[in-house]
Amino acid sequence: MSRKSNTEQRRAEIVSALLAVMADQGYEKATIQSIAKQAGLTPGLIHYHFQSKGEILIALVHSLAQFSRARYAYFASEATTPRERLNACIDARLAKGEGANPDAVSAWVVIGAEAVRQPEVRQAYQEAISSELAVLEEVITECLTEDGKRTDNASPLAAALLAFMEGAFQLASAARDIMPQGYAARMAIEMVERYIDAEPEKKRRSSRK
Amino acid sequence: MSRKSNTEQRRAEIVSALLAVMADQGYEKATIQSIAKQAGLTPGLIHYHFQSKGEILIALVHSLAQFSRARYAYFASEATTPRERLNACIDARLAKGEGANPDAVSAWVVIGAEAVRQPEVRQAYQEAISSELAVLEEVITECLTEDGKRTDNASPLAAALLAFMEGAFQLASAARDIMPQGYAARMAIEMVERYIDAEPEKKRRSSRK
Amino acid sequence: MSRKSNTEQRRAEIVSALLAVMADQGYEKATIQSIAKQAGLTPGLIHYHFQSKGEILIALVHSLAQFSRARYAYFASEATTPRERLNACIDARLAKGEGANPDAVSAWVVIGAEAVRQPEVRQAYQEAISSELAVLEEVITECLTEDGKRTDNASPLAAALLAFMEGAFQLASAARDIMPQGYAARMAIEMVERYIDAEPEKKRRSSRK
Amino acid sequence: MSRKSNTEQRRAEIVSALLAVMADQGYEKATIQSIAKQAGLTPGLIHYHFQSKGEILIALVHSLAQFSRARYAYFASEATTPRERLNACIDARLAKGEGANPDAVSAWVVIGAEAVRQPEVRQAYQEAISSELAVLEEVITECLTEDGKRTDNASPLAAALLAFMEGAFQLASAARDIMPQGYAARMAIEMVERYIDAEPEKKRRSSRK
DNA sequence: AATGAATGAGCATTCATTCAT
DNA sequence: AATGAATGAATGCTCATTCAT
Repeated sequence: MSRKSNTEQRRAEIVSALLAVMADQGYEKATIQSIAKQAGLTPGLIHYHFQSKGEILIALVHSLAQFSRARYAYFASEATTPRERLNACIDARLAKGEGANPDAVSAWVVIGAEAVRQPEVRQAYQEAISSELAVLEEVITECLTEDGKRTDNASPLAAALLAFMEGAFQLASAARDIMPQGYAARMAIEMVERYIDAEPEKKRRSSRK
Repeated sequence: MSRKSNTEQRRAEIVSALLAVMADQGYEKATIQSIAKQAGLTPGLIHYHFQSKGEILIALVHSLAQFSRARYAYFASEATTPRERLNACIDARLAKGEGANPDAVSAWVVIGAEAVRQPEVRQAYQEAISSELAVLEEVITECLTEDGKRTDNASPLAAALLAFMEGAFQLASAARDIMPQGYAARMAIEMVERYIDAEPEKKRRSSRK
Repeated sequence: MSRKSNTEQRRAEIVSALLAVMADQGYEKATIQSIAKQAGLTPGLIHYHFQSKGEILIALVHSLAQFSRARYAYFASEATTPRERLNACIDARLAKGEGANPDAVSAWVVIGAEAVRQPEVRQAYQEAISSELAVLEEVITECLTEDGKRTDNASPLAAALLAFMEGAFQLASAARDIMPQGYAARMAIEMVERYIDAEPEKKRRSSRK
Repeated sequence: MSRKSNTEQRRAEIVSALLAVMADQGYEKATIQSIAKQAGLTPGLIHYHFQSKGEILIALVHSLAQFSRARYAYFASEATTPRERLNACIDARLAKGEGANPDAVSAWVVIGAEAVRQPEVRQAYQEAISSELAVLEEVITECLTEDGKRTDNASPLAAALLAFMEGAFQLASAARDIMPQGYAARMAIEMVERYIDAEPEKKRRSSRK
């Protein structure tokens, strides 16, 4: 019956505050002060729950990766065919105005840039990317297999689809106004489908005549 | 009498130094000190040639955009068919290890993140993106026309190709190790070609008679 | 739990330190470093309690204006006649070596010069001047009324007396050595008195009958 | 027939430029750059003609003192009586909107504040003040003598008049809007005249009867 | 005489982090 | 758990002055 620690909730609040602040200020300009203000906390308390600012950022990367997986799971929950799961993959990330949560998208773009220079961020970022790649490759492989196609290109195709989505996030955050409306989800689906359609048939094991 | 101005050269040196420093430190960590050191100049001199750090960044955005156009022009100089020009477009950006100049690619990723929050950077970034989009759309339209296809989707296809390339830059900078080798240029070409191949024929104005 | 705020005291200390430093260094040379040193604080702490150096200056203007009012109130506390109050007005500002606190006088002169170019300082300065003018005009009007004189010139006379005092501050700060000893308070009193004495009688409402 | 040195003219131009810039920027903000720009010269040339920025300021003090004397001489040129000369003294400084040249007045106020802390400026300032005092004392003595008054108070009266004028400059520069219109010249004259009128008669050397 | 690039010291300000309460 | 004052290093930027041309 001891008083419950509220550490987990506080940490979540702080991570969420970083997301919000970072989305329109970037990482360096997201000061502990501004994060604290956003979270309705005091600067000292931030460092009570996190050792450093960098640690909050790492937590945010994991949080966003987790969120992305959850969102896919939700979208895929009613999918029964490989194609439906592929659609779920893409819609989970790109549907509804190129990403349902603009703040999360912008923050992800900022994280991508931080990953360029901060090894620890890069590692967390790469874990997230790996996870996404694995999901995409699996779904794409299923689609290819279902159509009786070769699966040699599943991996590069997954990579290409992921690159497309990352780029769409970037452009949605920094150049939304000049991009065609709603191109992202539609083109992602169509490009992958047409790519798969044009793939050669899988070689039969028994080529007897 | 009057001394010859070396401002243009100095500015180019400084912009180049920012590119180098920013590629592995990000924008905020690219201090005037570090830029000066990289360029072999003194901090005071940086501000003699540029009013602010932000102004150097804007100059870098323009410089990279200019460089991209020049690189495409070079690649396209021997292209005679629409398909060759499309290849030139993609190779100019993605060939040879996902972009010939890793520093420029990383810097571009960082610029993309800065464009999220700095209006002036965003404007310069959008100008560059617009220019790229225009080139891609033109080349894609040529390809479609040559094949007798409808051109309705030229714009979203250009947008999709650009998103792909931006995302490939991002992943090349922050997750090179976990991406399939050489997927980018090859997949870009193939996806666009297969998309075009699957496009419906252009409606004939007068089909019978 | 929560710590007690010492902000008000710290702010007062900082303002007081600015007064001291500014009195012999001017405003621009009163660096945050020197203010901090004078106050026995660190530069960072200065900016914890004040947003900017300019904000300290504004606080100082208000502080000096407040001090002037308090000093007059103290001098006037024993005054019962209009003349005594007039004397209190003048002595509060000019008695004892042209102002009891040389630092405050010098700082006020420096503030006057800053008010020429800094709009925010000018506003605070003008508020202080307005307040002084109002007090002087009221006291002078009382003196005139008591003597049965016209009060038309109360306002310009108050302005003249204030100009005299401001000028006396200036000269006491920058040319004390070459000014006659103790001229200021004595001459201020005498000039105002002789001016009032020479004013025409108030017009009687109904003079005859 | 050697080429004439244009040093004197250049120096005058530079001093004049400092006056203009200082009038609305103060002394510290009047950078060599801004002075050069105002004068249509280059920064390097400023230091060819003056050893330091401080030297320009000293030259300006002398220039303004000289100007004041010249202006008085001009106003007094047609004065034949002591009273007319007194009027000339006052009008030369305060007539026409409290000083004919607002820039010069503001610059003088700024100089007064600099004199508080810079010994060299203080010396030049005190020379100018001494000179003014001497002129005023002489004219006032003449007026007193003409009226057969004692001249004991000529010195403090001159000091008081000077203080008034300095204060009027200060208030004209920083608080013009809240001061009564045209009070300065009129009140200066009236106060001095009434003061003189109320002075006691000079003691007769031969008091015989 | 004149130019304008170059220097270097100094400034206000920011901010992650620490710590007494 | 929580507060908010305090620190100190770092940053962008300014500017008088110097100097090669």
